[in-house]
Amino acid sequence: MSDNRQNIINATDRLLQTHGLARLTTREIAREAKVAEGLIYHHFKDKAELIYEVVETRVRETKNQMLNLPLQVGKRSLSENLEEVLLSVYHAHYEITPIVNCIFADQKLRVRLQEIVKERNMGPQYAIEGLDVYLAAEQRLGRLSDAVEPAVLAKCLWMISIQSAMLDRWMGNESDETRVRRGIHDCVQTLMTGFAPRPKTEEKTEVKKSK
Amino acid sequence: MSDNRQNIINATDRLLQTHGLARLTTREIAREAKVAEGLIYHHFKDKAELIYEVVETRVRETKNQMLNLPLQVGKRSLSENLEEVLLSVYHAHYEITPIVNCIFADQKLRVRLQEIVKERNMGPQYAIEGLDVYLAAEQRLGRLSDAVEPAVLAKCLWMISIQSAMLDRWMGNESDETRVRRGIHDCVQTLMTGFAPRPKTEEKTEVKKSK
Amino acid sequence: MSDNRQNIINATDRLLQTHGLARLTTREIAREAKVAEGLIYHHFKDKAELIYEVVETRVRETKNQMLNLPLQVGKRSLSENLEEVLLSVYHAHYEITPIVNCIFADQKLRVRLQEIVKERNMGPQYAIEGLDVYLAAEQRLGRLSDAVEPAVLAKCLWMISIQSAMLDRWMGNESDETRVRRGIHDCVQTLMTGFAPRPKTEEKTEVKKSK
Amino acid sequence: MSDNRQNIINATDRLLQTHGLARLTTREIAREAKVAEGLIYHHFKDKAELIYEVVETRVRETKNQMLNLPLQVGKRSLSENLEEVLLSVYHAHYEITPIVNCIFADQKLRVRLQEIVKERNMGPQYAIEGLDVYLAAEQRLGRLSDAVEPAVLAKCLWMISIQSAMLDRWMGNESDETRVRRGIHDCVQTLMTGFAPRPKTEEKTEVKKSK
DNA sequence: AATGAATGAGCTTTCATTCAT
DNA sequence: GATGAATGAAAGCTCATTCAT
Repeated sequence: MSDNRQNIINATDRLLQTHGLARLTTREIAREAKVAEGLIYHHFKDKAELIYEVVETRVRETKNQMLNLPLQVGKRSLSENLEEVLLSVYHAHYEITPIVNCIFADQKLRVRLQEIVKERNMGPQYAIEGLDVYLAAEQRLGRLSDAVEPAVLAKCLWMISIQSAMLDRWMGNESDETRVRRGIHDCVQTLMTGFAPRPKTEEKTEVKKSK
Repeated sequence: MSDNRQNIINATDRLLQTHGLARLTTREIAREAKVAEGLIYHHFKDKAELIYEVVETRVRETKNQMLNLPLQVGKRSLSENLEEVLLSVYHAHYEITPIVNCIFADQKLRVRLQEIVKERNMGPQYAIEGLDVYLAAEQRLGRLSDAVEPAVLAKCLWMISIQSAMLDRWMGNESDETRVRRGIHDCVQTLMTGFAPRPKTEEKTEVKKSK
Repeated sequence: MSDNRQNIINATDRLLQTHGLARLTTREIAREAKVAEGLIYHHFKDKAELIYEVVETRVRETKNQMLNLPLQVGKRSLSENLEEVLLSVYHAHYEITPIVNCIFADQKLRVRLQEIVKERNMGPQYAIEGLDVYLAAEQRLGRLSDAVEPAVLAKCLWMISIQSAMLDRWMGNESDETRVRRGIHDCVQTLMTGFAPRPKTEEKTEVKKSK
Repeated sequence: MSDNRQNIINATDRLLQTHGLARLTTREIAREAKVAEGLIYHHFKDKAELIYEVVETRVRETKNQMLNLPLQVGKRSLSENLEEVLLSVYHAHYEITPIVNCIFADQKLRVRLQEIVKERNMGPQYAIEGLDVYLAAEQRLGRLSDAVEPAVLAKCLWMISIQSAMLDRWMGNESDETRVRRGIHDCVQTLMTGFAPRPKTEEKTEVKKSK
């Protein structure tokens, strides 16, 4: 009666989070899911397909989160929105990071999954695009400086969020809500103002836009 | 003659870069180093120790690279210096990324290396610190806005660089010099100016500094 | 409706012909027969029993074919008749050869089937006997040399036919009608005359009959 | 010190003879050879390569036997020589038959081995050719009827020998020396004389040579 | 009668590690 | 120091068989 297919996916996800790919054996998965080892191969062609399914599930959730970003346009302040959005990105990647790292460590698995990702058109761009669209909208509303390229800014912010998540994972830091929120807040505030030297006098700061 | 030890370390490094941890077998290492499989166990207690040695070597090199960053203070323009520094960070981590990913994929290996990294104070902070010191110096010279916290800015820039490197690795992009340089240039220019809405009139933009 | 039993037997036969015993899984059989895997175990005690059923069916058919061989006695020339008969033997065994090989590959299966074959008197003798009876009849009609032992000749001819079939299977040759027919024709003609040195003079060739 | 490579080959040969391919597991091979299972993969790339080696060894022996056939030309009587030769063929194939059958039962293994056999040019023709050459030589000496085609006769005799061996294997008959020798003797004597009807009177037997 | 999810033993293969030389 | 044959534990995967529905 219990949906063992989902059961196995969840068990695999849990094990990837806690023990990494190196210790992810079919035997362990079966034990964690409380099913027979052979059942895995009833539901999935091989271990790689199972792992893909886990990633796909995770990514789908994250993707949906990202696609909802533009809905917030114009509400609240720009930095409030941004911080919320980046926090979302952070959390999504805090979850997904161990799996991504694991896949990257196995050349063979990586190549195979890259193919699947390519054919299903599911790269990491989705997140950046979501941000990009949101920022462009805010720019049209005059809530974002006309001087910035939304695409470049989106990429910077996204990278900071995802790297924060990876760093916390790497350092073994718990994903403490207030600490993370403050970190993101600091980044946003700092970048918002820019770091070009503030003129002591009236003269305007001169910045050439890159081609 | 007996630089077979270094021989093995180099071979392992090469294999980690190209094939990842998953296919890193002692047999493969021995073949790559052109020595007998058993010799590995004369020079290293076990495979983990060998891998640690490889990582340690790499990280030490990268660390030294990072510590020399502040030497450029005051010369040329701020953004020229920053772009050069960030390019260094990018390249260093482009090299080290596959190894870092591999370590992260194996919980057991990761825990062991984390301890070593912690006790020898070899975390990623060193790089940020290098940047931090450099930025603070520039700030004292008045070439960097007083409004920013050097530490926060350093972290942001570092994260962007390292994440770019990882992304290129993940996407299978070659580390093309001009493309990378342009990417970093765009980021620096964008962040330098900030993205707070530009006042159409004279009034100053008001930004509260985070506590 | 419920000729699913025969359905499964036929599917198994087809798979044995094309893929051999090694890849003959119950899952494959079920797919080929378009029934559920479990249904096999409603109709047969186990896989061995199913295989036995397939072999039994095949062998019975072949046996019946062979028993009708002597019907041709006296009509047409001896060699014409023989060639026709041997062609029949060839075709029958071309079909049955893969299955026979498969059985022979599994000692356990072989022993079990040997017993059944023995008790039902279904060995390969029947075919030889059919030939034997036919040859004896021809001998009585004076169309076959008195010097030969029909049983020995029957065995020789039968062996040549069956071995030709096995060889064609082994070599991956299609059972091309004209090629096969010519091969058998050549054999018959050659053996018919014998290979004892032809006396240049009148004296008779002296051949001692074996005890 | 003991040559474990040959050890494993011999063990595999023994198991193929007694239990067939179906029960030929690496575990069993290791136990029979009294070595660890992993050692098999130190000496052979996979199980198929091991099996090929077994066959190759067997075939090499048989091949050498066959190539020595023509040395007997002219010595003793034709039928004595032939019987000896065919006995040799019989014994060689009595040994090799179980393995050949086993290979034939596994489509995948068969295809792979056929490729190897083809590229090394080691088909079963060698045996027929050996016989063919021998018979042609005897024909030139006038010890074999001019009326026969050596190639056809060679094939017939070879097929009878090999099929006798397979039949004895199939029937579970021990390879009893005197019984086998008598069987071959009977065949040779029978075929030597031919089975064309013997003329009661003086008239010559008329046999058309096949085109 | 019919299904197909579920089982678990056992298969081939990999690989870190040991050890006699 | 150096070799590579040998080990054995465990990996991914297959498959005949069972069983609730």
